Amino acid sequence: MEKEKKYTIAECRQSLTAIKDVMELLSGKWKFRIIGGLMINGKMRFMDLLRTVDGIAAKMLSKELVELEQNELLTRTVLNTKPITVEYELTAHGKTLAPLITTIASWGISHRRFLFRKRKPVPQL
Amino acid sequence: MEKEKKYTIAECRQSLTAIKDVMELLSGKWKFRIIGGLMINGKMRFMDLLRTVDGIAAKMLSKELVELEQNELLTRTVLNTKPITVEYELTAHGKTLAPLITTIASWGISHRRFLFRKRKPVPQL
DNA sequence: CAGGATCCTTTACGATACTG
DNA sequence: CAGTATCGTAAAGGATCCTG
Repeated sequence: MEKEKKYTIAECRQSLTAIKDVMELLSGKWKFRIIGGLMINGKMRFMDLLRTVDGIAAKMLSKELVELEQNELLTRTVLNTKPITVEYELTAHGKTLAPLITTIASWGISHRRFLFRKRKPVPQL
Repeated sequence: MEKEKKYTIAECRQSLTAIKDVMELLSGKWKFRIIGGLMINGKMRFMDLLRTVDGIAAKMLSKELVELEQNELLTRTVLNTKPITVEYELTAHGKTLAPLITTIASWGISHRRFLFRKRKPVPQL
């Protein structure tokens, strides 16, 4: 009874573009780590992020934060302290990434198990 | 009534590793295009892929296919034809990527709409 | 046809030093 | 503290040519 779902050319192209958008925005070594940190901890200052996302250099963190802010995934707030401090926080839109992250993580977990069962070498934790 | 979901350190680390795995496997310019093509068309020969995934060079296609095969997302079958032909097809495991792809694509679509509503410049289709 | 070899360009990322 | 500037390396990707 089930009809196989078919896709129009337009739908395919739209999806491919959307995937490309997401990849350009979120791929690289740090984006998910930054977003993940903010999801768990809420508001964080630059230094907090620098410590939490370990291994990242200030220059990279700064660059990544700008990109994320331009895409309105997070807000940047400069506080009136003696040496200034800046707080970063996910926007409501940024929080909509949660299901995406969950989906990716759970496929990744099952993929790792899959390779393990096949006795394939798997990158270290 | 709802309790907020909490995560242990171990769960976080596992998720981060899983996301890193997925990104290493699927990021780059071509992987999703290749997998998408195979999802829609089923079995495809090297040349079919070269034409479908437009813009890709033979060298890149070849390299990407090897990686995907090593991860058992697809199978490679050499046929007994005069000039040999090779067929690629998603494995059952490869097909489990479908929900992941759908999730990414739909977040991407709504993100693009979000930026558009805000009158932010958006990359061309 | 499928794909490897070679060479080249571009982008991502890292280390260190510096400034308001 | 929150960055920027400068410089350097490594990895991704592209173009072209070659072969069983």
